[in-house]
Amino acid sequence: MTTSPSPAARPRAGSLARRPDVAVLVVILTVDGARVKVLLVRRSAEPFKDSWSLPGGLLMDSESLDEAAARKLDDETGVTDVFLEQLYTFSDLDGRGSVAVAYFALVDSQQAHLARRREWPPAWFGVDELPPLAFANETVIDYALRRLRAKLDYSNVAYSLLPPDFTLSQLQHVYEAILGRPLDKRNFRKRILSLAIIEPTGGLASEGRHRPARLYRFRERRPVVF
Amino acid sequence: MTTSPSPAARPRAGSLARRPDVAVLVVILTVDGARVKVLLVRRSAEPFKDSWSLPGGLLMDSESLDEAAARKLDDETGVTDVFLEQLYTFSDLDGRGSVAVAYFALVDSQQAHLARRREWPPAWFGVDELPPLAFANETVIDYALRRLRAKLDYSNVAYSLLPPDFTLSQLQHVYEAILGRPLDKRNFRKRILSLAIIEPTGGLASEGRHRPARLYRFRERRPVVF
DNA sequence: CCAAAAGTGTTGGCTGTACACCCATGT
DNA sequence: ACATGGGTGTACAGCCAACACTTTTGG
Repeated sequence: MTTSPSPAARPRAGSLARRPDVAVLVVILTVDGARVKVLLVRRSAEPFKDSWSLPGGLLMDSESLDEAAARKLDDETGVTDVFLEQLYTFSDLDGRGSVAVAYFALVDSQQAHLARRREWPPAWFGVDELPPLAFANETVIDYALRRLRAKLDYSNVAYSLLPPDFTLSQLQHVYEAILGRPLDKRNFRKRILSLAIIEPTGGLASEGRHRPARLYRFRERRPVVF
Repeated sequence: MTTSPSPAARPRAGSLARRPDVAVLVVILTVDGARVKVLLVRRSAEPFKDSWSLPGGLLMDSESLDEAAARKLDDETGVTDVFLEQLYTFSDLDGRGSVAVAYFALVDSQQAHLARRREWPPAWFGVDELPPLAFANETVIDYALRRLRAKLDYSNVAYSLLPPDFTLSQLQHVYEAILGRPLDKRNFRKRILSLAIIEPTGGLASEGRHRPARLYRFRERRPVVF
Protein backbone atom coordinates (compact mmCIF):
# COMPACT_ATOMS: atom_id res chain seq x y z
CA MET A 1 0.00 0.00 0.00
CA THR A 2 1.79 3.07 -1.18
CA THR A 3 -0.33 6.11 -0.98
CA SER A 4 0.36 9.76 -0.70
CA PRO A 5 1.27 11.88 2.25
CA SER A 6 0.13 15.35 2.57
CA PRO A 7 1.13 18.80 3.52
CA ALA A 8 4.60 20.05 3.13
CA ALA A 9 3.77 22.71 5.68
CA ARG A 10 6.66 25.03 6.13
CA PRO A 11 8.56 24.96 9.40
CA ARG A 12 7.39 27.73 11.64
CA ALA A 13 9.42 30.51 13.03
CA GLY A 14 11.37 29.49 16.09
CA SER A 15 11.44 25.78 15.38
CA LEU A 16 13.72 23.69 13.28
CA ALA A 17 12.46 21.11 10.88
CA ARG A 18 14.18 17.76 11.13
CA ARG A 19 15.47 15.51 8.39
CA PRO A 20 15.68 12.28 10.33
CA ASP A 21 17.06 8.97 9.21
CA VAL A 22 14.25 6.70 8.12
CA ALA A 23 14.85 3.02 8.74
CA VAL A 24 12.73 0.01 7.97
CA LEU A 25 12.61 -2.94 10.39
CA VAL A 26 11.13 -6.32 9.68
CA VAL A 27 9.83 -8.71 12.30
CA ILE A 28 10.06 -12.00 10.43
CA LEU A 29 8.07 -14.69 12.21
CA THR A 30 7.72 -18.37 11.59
CA VAL A 31 6.24 -21.33 13.38
CA ASP A 32 8.61 -24.20 13.98
CA GLY A 33 7.10 -27.16 15.77
CA ALA A 34 5.31 -25.76 18.78
CA ARG A 35 7.23 -22.49 18.92
CA VAL A 36 6.91 -19.12 17.29
CA LYS A 37 10.31 -17.90 16.21
CA VAL A 38 11.68 -14.58 15.08
CA LEU A 39 14.63 -13.93 12.83
CA LEU A 40 17.45 -11.90 14.35
CA VAL A 41 20.73 -10.61 12.99
CA ARG A 42 23.87 -9.25 14.56
CA ARG A 43 24.44 -5.55 14.26
CA SER A 44 27.58 -4.69 12.41
CA ALA A 45 27.71 -1.04 13.43
CA GLU A 46 27.56 1.09 16.54
CA PRO A 47 25.59 1.59 18.63
CA PHE A 48 24.92 -1.89 19.95
CA LYS A 49 27.54 -3.33 17.62
CA ASP A 50 27.50 -7.14 17.75
CA SER A 51 24.28 -7.42 19.68
CA TRP A 52 21.24 -9.14 18.24
CA SER A 53 18.56 -7.03 16.60
CA LEU A 54 15.76 -7.14 14.09
CA PRO A 55 16.86 -6.96 10.48
CA GLY A 56 16.46 -3.54 8.99
CA GLY A 57 18.12 -0.77 7.16
CA LEU A 58 17.80 2.66 5.71
CA LEU A 59 15.43 3.57 2.97
CA MET A 60 17.24 3.50 -0.36
CA ASP A 61 17.00 5.97 -3.14
CA SER A 62 13.56 6.11 -4.73
CA GLU A 63 12.12 3.04 -3.10
CA SER A 64 8.89 3.03 -1.13
CA LEU A 65 8.59 1.74 2.41
CA ASP A 66 6.87 -1.43 1.23
CA GLU A 67 9.63 -2.02 -1.28
CA ALA A 68 12.30 -1.50 1.32
CA ALA A 69 10.65 -3.97 3.67
CA ALA A 70 10.25 -6.56 0.91
CA ARG A 71 13.88 -6.08 -0.05
CA LYS A 72 15.06 -6.64 3.50
CA LEU A 73 12.92 -9.74 3.82
CA ASP A 74 14.30 -11.11 0.59
CA ASP A 75 17.87 -10.33 1.65
CA GLU A 76 17.54 -12.30 4.84
CA THR A 77 15.34 -15.20 3.82
CA GLY A 78 15.23 -15.38 0.05
CA VAL A 79 11.46 -15.36 0.31
CA THR A 80 9.26 -13.01 -1.63
CA ASP A 81 5.60 -13.91 -1.90
CA VAL A 82 4.54 -13.91 1.70
CA PHE A 83 2.43 -11.99 4.11
CA LEU A 84 4.13 -8.66 4.78
CA GLU A 85 2.33 -5.82 6.47
CA GLN A 86 3.20 -2.52 8.04
CA LEU A 87 3.08 -2.66 11.82
CA TYR A 88 3.89 0.62 13.47
CA THR A 89 6.25 3.55 13.14
CA PHE A 90 8.52 4.24 16.06
CA SER A 91 10.41 7.42 16.61
CA ASP A 92 13.08 8.70 18.70
CA LEU A 93 14.81 5.78 20.32
CA ASP A 94 18.21 5.37 18.87
CA GLY A 95 18.91 8.56 20.74
CA ARG A 96 19.55 10.35 17.48
CA GLY A 97 15.91 10.92 16.68
CA SER A 98 15.57 8.50 13.82
CA VAL A 99 12.26 7.20 12.60
CA ALA A 100 11.79 3.45 12.17
CA VAL A 101 8.92 1.94 10.23
CA ALA A 102 8.35 -1.61 11.42
CA TYR A 103 6.85 -4.32 9.23
CA PHE A 104 5.98 -7.86 10.04
CA ALA A 105 6.26 -10.87 7.80
CA LEU A 106 5.16 -14.48 8.13
CA VAL A 107 7.23 -17.17 6.46
CA ASP A 108 7.23 -20.94 6.25
CA SER A 109 10.47 -21.92 7.95
CA GLN A 110 10.88 -24.79 5.47
CA GLN A 111 10.84 -22.39 2.60
CA ALA A 112 13.16 -19.75 3.99
CA HIS A 113 16.82 -20.00 3.09
CA LEU A 114 18.63 -17.77 5.50
CA ALA A 115 21.34 -15.52 4.18
CA ARG A 116 24.63 -17.42 4.55
CA ARG A 117 26.96 -14.66 5.51
CA ARG A 118 30.45 -15.54 6.55
CA GLU A 119 30.07 -13.85 9.86
CA TRP A 120 27.01 -13.15 11.91
CA PRO A 121 24.48 -15.06 9.90
CA PRO A 122 20.85 -14.52 10.87
CA ALA A 123 19.23 -17.04 13.18
CA TRP A 124 15.82 -18.02 14.49
CA PHE A 125 14.98 -17.47 18.16
CA GLY A 126 11.91 -18.65 20.01
CA VAL A 127 9.99 -15.56 21.07
CA ASP A 128 10.11 -16.80 24.67
CA GLU A 129 13.86 -17.20 24.55
CA LEU A 130 15.16 -13.96 23.15
CA PRO A 131 18.73 -12.88 23.70
CA PRO A 132 19.41 -9.30 24.82
CA LEU A 133 18.39 -7.06 21.95
CA ALA A 134 19.46 -3.71 20.62
CA PHE A 135 17.22 -0.69 21.18
CA ALA A 136 13.69 -1.53 22.26
CA ASN A 137 13.32 -4.37 19.83
CA GLU A 138 11.42 -6.47 22.37
CA THR A 139 8.61 -3.95 22.16
CA VAL A 140 8.46 -4.26 18.42
CA ILE A 141 8.36 -8.05 18.58
CA ASP A 142 5.59 -7.95 21.20
CA TYR A 143 3.64 -5.65 18.99
CA ALA A 144 3.98 -8.05 16.06
CA LEU A 145 2.86 -10.99 18.17
CA ARG A 146 -0.21 -9.21 19.41
CA ARG A 147 -1.13 -8.25 15.89
CA LEU A 148 -0.55 -11.78 14.63
CA ARG A 149 -2.76 -13.30 17.34
CA ALA A 150 -5.49 -10.84 16.56
CA LYS A 151 -5.30 -11.44 12.81
CA LEU A 152 -5.42 -15.18 13.24
CA ASP A 153 -8.95 -14.72 14.50
CA TYR A 154 -10.35 -12.92 11.54
CA SER A 155 -8.09 -13.54 8.57
CA ASN A 156 -6.31 -16.27 6.69
CA VAL A 157 -2.77 -15.05 7.45
CA ALA A 158 -1.71 -18.57 8.40
CA TYR A 159 -1.42 -19.34 4.69
CA SER A 160 1.97 -17.75 4.81
CA LEU A 161 3.26 -20.03 7.56
CA LEU A 162 2.62 -23.34 5.83
CA PRO A 163 3.58 -25.06 2.60
CA PRO A 164 0.99 -24.89 -0.18
CA ASP A 165 -0.46 -28.26 0.77
CA PHE A 166 -0.90 -29.16 4.41
CA THR A 167 -3.05 -31.22 6.72
CA LEU A 168 -5.63 -29.91 9.11
CA SER A 169 -3.46 -31.07 12.00
CA GLN A 170 -0.54 -29.02 10.74
CA LEU A 171 -2.79 -26.01 10.51
CA GLN A 172 -4.03 -26.62 14.01
CA HIS A 173 -0.48 -26.84 15.33
CA VAL A 174 0.25 -23.44 13.80
CA TYR A 175 -2.78 -21.93 15.50
CA GLU A 176 -1.87 -23.51 18.80
CA ALA A 177 1.71 -22.28 18.68
CA ILE A 178 0.60 -18.73 17.99
CA LEU A 179 -2.23 -18.61 20.49
CA GLY A 180 -0.20 -20.47 23.06
CA ARG A 181 -2.97 -22.85 24.06
CA PRO A 182 -4.37 -26.16 22.88
CA LEU A 183 -7.46 -26.13 20.70
CA ASP A 184 -10.16 -28.76 20.47
CA LYS A 185 -9.69 -30.76 17.31
CA ARG A 186 -13.33 -31.15 16.38
CA ASN A 187 -14.22 -27.54 17.04
CA PHE A 188 -11.17 -26.34 15.16
CA ARG A 189 -12.00 -28.39 12.07
CA LYS A 190 -15.64 -27.36 12.17
CA ARG A 191 -14.77 -23.71 12.39
CA ILE A 192 -12.05 -23.66 9.75
CA LEU A 193 -14.08 -25.70 7.30
CA SER A 194 -17.15 -23.55 7.79
CA LEU A 195 -15.10 -20.48 6.92
CA ALA A 196 -14.35 -22.04 3.56
CA ILE A 197 -10.89 -20.48 3.37
CA ILE A 198 -9.29 -23.83 2.58
CA GLU A 199 -10.23 -26.65 0.25
CA PRO A 200 -9.13 -30.27 -0.06
CA THR A 201 -6.56 -30.92 -2.76
CA GLY A 202 -7.65 -34.51 -3.18
CA GLY A 203 -4.18 -35.70 -2.21
CA LEU A 204 -3.03 -37.49 0.91
CA ALA A 205 -0.02 -36.89 3.11
CA SER A 206 1.70 -40.19 3.81
CA GLU A 207 5.29 -39.22 4.52
CA GLY A 208 6.25 -41.14 7.65
CA ARG A 209 2.77 -40.74 8.94
CA HIS A 210 0.73 -43.29 10.75
CA ARG A 211 -2.52 -42.84 9.03
CA PRO A 212 -2.52 -40.88 5.77
CA ALA A 213 -4.16 -37.50 6.13
CA ARG A 214 -6.11 -35.43 3.65
CA LEU A 215 -4.26 -32.48 2.21
CA TYR A 216 -5.76 -29.02 2.00
CA ARG A 217 -4.72 -25.76 0.45
CA PHE A 218 -5.77 -22.17 1.04
CA ARG A 219 -8.19 -20.89 -1.55
CA GLU A 220 -6.38 -17.56 -1.51
CA ARG A 221 -2.68 -17.16 -0.94
CA ARG A 222 -3.14 -13.52 -0.11
CA PRO A 223 -4.63 -11.86 2.96
CA VAL A 224 -8.38 -12.30 3.25
CA VAL A 225 -10.55 -11.02 6.08
CA PHE A 226 -13.42 -13.21 7.20
CA MET B 1 3.70 5.26 22.42
CA THR B 2 7.25 6.20 21.77
CA THR B 3 9.47 3.22 21.54
CA SER B 4 12.74 2.56 19.92
CA PRO B 5 13.66 1.84 16.34
CA SER B 6 16.46 -0.37 15.39
CA PRO B 7 19.34 -0.82 13.11
CA ALA B 8 21.26 1.99 11.63
CA ALA B 9 22.43 -0.41 8.96
CA ARG B 10 24.86 1.24 6.66
CA PRO B 11 23.83 1.91 3.08
CA ARG B 12 25.18 -0.74 0.80
CA ALA B 13 27.51 -0.26 -2.06
CA GLY B 14 25.74 0.83 -5.20
CA SER B 15 22.66 2.26 -3.52
CA LEU B 16 22.03 5.64 -2.08
CA ALA B 17 20.47 6.10 1.33
CA ARG B 18 17.67 8.62 1.42
CA ARG B 19 17.02 11.35 3.92
CA PRO B 20 13.38 11.98 3.18
CA ASP B 21 11.13 14.64 4.62
CA VAL B 22 9.09 13.19 7.42
CA ALA B 23 5.66 14.73 7.81
CA VAL B 24 2.92 14.05 10.29
CA LEU B 25 -0.74 14.16 9.21
CA VAL B 26 -3.73 14.14 11.50
CA VAL B 27 -7.18 12.95 10.54
CA ILE B 28 -9.29 14.81 13.09
CA LEU B 29 -12.77 13.35 13.24
CA THR B 30 -15.87 14.43 15.06
CA VAL B 31 -19.53 13.52 15.07
CA ASP B 32 -21.89 16.40 14.49
CA GLY B 33 -25.56 15.46 14.51
CA ALA B 34 -25.88 12.49 12.24
CA ARG B 35 -22.67 13.11 10.29
CA VAL B 36 -19.05 12.19 10.76
CA LYS B 37 -16.90 15.18 9.91
CA VAL B 38 -13.22 15.66 9.27
CA LEU B 39 -11.17 18.79 9.79
CA LEU B 40 -9.49 20.18 6.70
CA VAL B 41 -7.19 23.11 6.10
CA ARG B 42 -6.07 25.01 3.03
CA ARG B 43 -2.55 24.42 1.89
CA SER B 44 -0.44 27.51 1.90
CA ALA B 45 2.41 26.13 -0.19
CA GLU B 46 2.98 24.38 -3.47
CA PRO B 47 2.20 21.81 -4.59
CA PHE B 48 -1.58 21.91 -4.34
CA LYS B 49 -1.41 25.44 -2.97
CA ASP B 50 -4.87 26.59 -1.83
CA SER B 51 -6.51 23.21 -2.08
CA TRP B 52 -7.97 21.48 0.95
CA SER B 53 -5.90 18.91 2.75
CA LEU B 54 -5.46 17.20 6.07
CA PRO B 55 -3.60 19.23 8.66
CA GLY B 56 0.00 18.24 9.04
CA GLY B 57 3.54 19.38 9.01
CA LEU B 58 7.14 18.43 9.30
CA LEU B 59 8.64 16.90 12.35
CA MET B 60 10.27 19.55 14.45
CA ASP B 61 13.60 19.40 16.14
CA SER B 62 13.76 16.81 18.89
CA GLU B 63 10.08 15.99 19.05
CA SER B 64 8.69 12.47 18.70
CA LEU B 65 6.02 11.52 16.20
CA ASP B 66 3.38 11.38 18.93
CA GLU B 67 4.38 14.82 20.13
CA ALA B 68 4.25 16.23 16.63
CA ALA B 69 0.76 14.81 16.10
CA ALA B 70 -0.46 16.15 19.44
CA ARG B 71 1.02 19.53 18.62
CA LYS B 72 -0.75 19.66 15.27
CA LEU B 73 -4.02 18.66 16.86
CA ASP B 74 -3.66 21.35 19.49
CA ASP B 75 -2.74 23.95 16.87
CA GLU B 76 -5.89 23.31 14.90
CA THR B 77 -8.45 22.59 17.60
CA GLY B 78 -7.05 23.71 20.94
CA VAL B 79 -7.83 20.26 22.24
CA THR B 80 -5.32 18.11 24.06
CA ASP B 81 -6.68 15.23 26.09
CA VAL B 82 -8.36 13.17 23.43
CA PHE B 83 -8.03 9.91 21.63
CA LEU B 84 -5.04 10.15 19.30
CA GLU B 85 -3.53 7.09 17.70
CA GLN B 86 -1.09 6.31 14.95
CA LEU B 87 -2.80 5.10 11.82
CA TYR B 88 -0.40 4.25 9.03
CA THR B 89 2.76 5.50 7.42
CA PHE B 90 2.57 6.38 3.76
CA SER B 91 5.49 6.87 1.50
CA ASP B 92 6.24 8.21 -1.81
CA LEU B 93 3.26 10.20 -2.96
CA ASP B 94 4.11 13.81 -2.99
CA GLY B 95 6.30 12.83 -5.89
CA ARG B 96 9.35 13.83 -3.93
CA GLY B 97 9.56 10.64 -1.92
CA SER B 98 8.54 12.02 1.42
CA VAL B 99 7.30 9.84 4.25
CA ALA B 100 4.07 10.79 5.99
CA VAL B 101 3.00 9.31 9.31
CA ALA B 102 -0.76 9.59 9.65
CA TYR B 103 -2.54 9.80 13.00
CA PHE B 104 -6.18 9.92 13.78
CA ALA B 105 -7.88 11.84 16.54
CA LEU B 106 -11.43 11.93 17.86
CA VAL B 107 -12.76 15.16 19.28
CA ASP B 108 -16.02 16.47 20.65
CA SER B 109 -17.01 19.16 18.20
CA GLN B 110 -18.47 21.23 21.05
CA GLN B 111 -15.16 21.29 22.76
CA ALA B 112 -12.96 22.07 19.79
CA HIS B 113 -12.15 25.70 19.15
CA LEU B 114 -10.83 25.86 15.64
CA ALA B 115 -7.79 27.98 14.95
CA ARG B 116 -9.05 31.41 13.89
CA ARG B 117 -6.58 32.31 11.22
CA ARG B 118 -7.21 35.40 9.20
CA GLU B 119 -7.14 33.50 5.98
CA TRP B 120 -7.90 29.91 5.26
CA PRO B 121 -9.19 28.87 8.62
CA PRO B 122 -9.76 25.15 9.10
CA ALA B 123 -13.25 23.81 8.58
CA TRP B 124 -15.29 20.67 9.18
CA PHE B 125 -16.49 18.62 6.21
CA GLY B 126 -18.87 15.68 6.24
CA VAL B 127 -16.91 12.64 5.14
CA ASP B 128 -19.47 12.05 2.40
CA GLU B 129 -19.10 15.57 1.09
CA LEU B 130 -15.41 16.10 0.74
CA PRO B 131 -14.03 18.78 -1.55
CA PRO B 132 -11.18 17.88 -3.92
CA LEU B 133 -8.17 17.11 -1.74
CA ALA B 134 -4.43 17.40 -2.10
CA PHE B 135 -2.38 14.24 -2.62
CA ALA B 136 -4.19 11.02 -1.81
CA ASN B 137 -5.80 12.34 1.31
CA GLU B 138 -9.06 10.54 0.58
CA THR B 139 -7.23 7.28 1.11
CA VAL B 140 -5.98 8.39 4.47
CA ILE B 141 -9.46 9.47 5.57
CA ASP B 142 -10.94 6.16 4.43
CA TYR B 143 -8.34 4.35 6.40
CA ALA B 144 -9.20 6.33 9.52
CA LEU B 145 -12.90 5.65 9.11
CA ARG B 146 -12.39 1.94 8.74
CA ARG B 147 -10.24 1.89 11.82
CA LEU B 148 -12.76 3.93 13.77
CA ARG B 149 -15.64 1.63 12.83
CA ALA B 150 -13.61 -1.38 13.85
CA LYS B 151 -12.57 0.15 17.16
CA LEU B 152 -16.11 1.12 18.02
CA ASP B 153 -16.87 -2.57 18.23
CA TYR B 154 -14.28 -3.51 20.78
CA SER B 155 -13.18 -0.37 22.58
CA ASN B 156 -14.51 2.69 24.32
CA VAL B 157 -13.10 5.23 21.85
CA ALA B 158 -16.44 7.03 21.72
CA TYR B 159 -15.53 8.67 25.01
CA SER B 160 -13.55 11.15 23.01
CA LEU B 161 -16.49 12.21 20.86
CA LEU B 162 -18.85 13.26 23.65
CA PRO B 163 -18.84 15.67 26.56
CA PRO B 164 -18.00 14.13 29.94
CA ASP B 165 -21.69 13.67 30.78
CA PHE B 166 -24.08 12.44 28.14
CA THR B 167 -27.27 10.49 27.68
CA LEU B 168 -27.56 7.03 26.25
CA SER B 169 -29.40 8.47 23.27
CA GLN B 170 -26.50 10.78 22.51
CA LEU B 171 -24.13 7.87 22.69
CA GLN B 172 -26.36 5.87 20.38
CA HIS B 173 -26.44 8.71 17.87
CA VAL B 174 -22.65 8.72 17.82
CA TYR B 175 -22.57 5.01 17.12
CA GLU B 176 -25.19 5.33 14.41
CA ALA B 177 -23.37 8.15 12.67
CA ILE B 178 -20.12 6.21 12.59
CA LEU B 179 -21.58 2.88 11.58
CA GLY B 180 -23.95 4.52 9.11
CA ARG B 181 -26.99 2.54 10.14
CA PRO B 182 -29.70 2.72 12.77
CA LEU B 183 -29.35 0.61 15.88
CA ASP B 184 -32.07 -0.88 18.01
CA LYS B 185 -32.47 1.16 21.16
CA ARG B 186 -33.07 -1.70 23.56
CA ASN B 187 -30.31 -3.88 22.23
CA PHE B 188 -27.91 -0.96 22.22
CA ARG B 189 -28.60 -0.09 25.85
CA LYS B 190 -28.40 -3.69 26.94
CA ARG B 191 -25.07 -4.18 25.23
CA ILE B 192 -23.42 -0.96 26.39
CA LEU B 193 -24.61 -1.34 29.95
CA SER B 194 -23.47 -4.94 30.11
CA LEU B 195 -20.00 -3.85 29.04
CA ALA B 196 -19.85 -1.63 32.10
CA ILE B 197 -17.75 0.99 30.38
CA ILE B 198 -20.12 3.76 31.45
CA GLU B 199 -21.83 4.57 34.73
CA PRO B 200 -24.75 6.82 35.67
CA THR B 201 -23.73 10.17 37.14
CA GLY B 202 -26.96 10.51 39.08
CA GLY B 203 -27.76 13.70 37.18
CA LEU B 204 -30.44 14.33 34.58
CA ALA B 205 -30.25 16.15 31.28
CA SER B 206 -33.16 18.54 31.00
CA GLU B 207 -31.94 21.27 28.64
CA GLY B 208 -34.73 21.78 26.13
CA ARG B 209 -35.57 18.13 26.30
CA HIS B 210 -38.94 16.52 26.27
CA ARG B 211 -38.49 14.01 28.96
CA PRO B 212 -35.42 14.37 31.21
CA ALA B 213 -32.83 11.71 30.57
CA ARG B 214 -30.32 10.08 32.87
CA LEU B 215 -26.75 11.20 32.42
CA TYR B 216 -23.85 8.80 32.15
CA ARG B 217 -20.09 9.15 32.02
CA PHE B 218 -17.34 6.84 30.82
CA ARG B 219 -15.58 5.04 33.62
CA GLU B 220 -12.30 5.56 31.80
CA ARG B 221 -11.49 8.55 29.67
CA ARG B 222 -8.66 6.73 28.01
CA PRO B 223 -8.74 3.90 25.46
CA VAL B 224 -9.92 0.60 26.87
CA VAL B 225 -10.36 -2.62 24.95
CA PHE B 226 -13.29 -4.82 25.88
C1' DC C 1 -53.88 17.39 23.93
C1' DC C 2 -50.24 16.48 20.95
C1' DA C 3 -45.42 15.72 19.65
C1' DA C 4 -41.01 14.07 20.94
C1' DA C 5 -37.83 11.41 23.13
C1' DA C 6 -36.96 8.07 27.32
C1' DG C 7 -37.34 3.90 29.08
C1' DT C 8 -38.24 -1.14 29.43
C1' DG C 9 -38.33 -7.67 28.33
C1' DT C 10 -38.99 -11.64 25.87
C1' DT C 11 -38.18 -14.96 22.26
C1' DG C 12 -35.75 -17.56 18.71
C1' DG C 13 -31.72 -18.53 16.12
C1' DC C 14 -26.97 -18.98 15.81
C1' DT C 15 -22.39 -19.66 17.38
C1' DG C 16 -18.94 -21.34 20.25
C1' DT C 17 -17.50 -24.79 23.60
C1' DA C 18 -17.18 -29.02 26.01
C1' DC C 19 -16.60 -33.65 25.52
C1' DA C 20 -14.96 -39.48 23.84
C1' DC C 21 -14.48 -43.01 20.78
C1' DC C 22 -13.12 -45.74 16.62
C1' DC C 23 -9.97 -46.34 12.62
C1' DA C 24 -5.94 -46.81 9.57
C1' DT C 25 -1.26 -47.26 9.27
C1' DG C 26 3.72 -48.11 10.59
C1' DT C 27 6.75 -50.45 13.60
C1' DA D 1 0.03 -56.16 19.14
C1' DC D 2 0.53 -51.63 20.09
C1' DA D 3 1.41 -46.78 19.51
C1' DT D 4 0.41 -42.78 16.89
C1' DG D 5 -2.22 -39.54 14.95
C1' DG D 6 -6.73 -39.02 11.82
C1' DG D 7 -11.27 -38.49 11.75
C1' DT D 8 -16.12 -37.80 13.43
C1' DG D 9 -21.30 -35.72 16.30
C1' DT D 10 -24.10 -33.98 19.99
C1' DA D 11 -25.81 -31.12 23.72
C1' DC D 12 -25.78 -26.98 26.35
C1' DA D 13 -24.98 -22.13 27.10
C1' DG D 14 -24.34 -17.45 25.92
C1' DC D 15 -24.95 -13.82 22.61
C1' DC D 16 -27.22 -11.17 19.25
C1' DA D 17 -31.24 -9.60 16.61
C1' DA D 18 -36.01 -8.80 16.15
C1' DC D 19 -39.77 -6.68 17.96
C1' DA D 20 -44.01 -2.52 20.60
C1' DC D 21 -45.79 -0.07 24.06
C1' DT D 22 -45.96 3.23 28.08
C1' DT D 23 -44.29 7.44 30.32
C1' DT D 24 -42.86 12.10 30.92
C1' DT D 25 -42.29 16.52 29.61
C1' DG D 26 -42.66 20.96 26.62
C1' DG D 27 -45.30 23.54 23.59
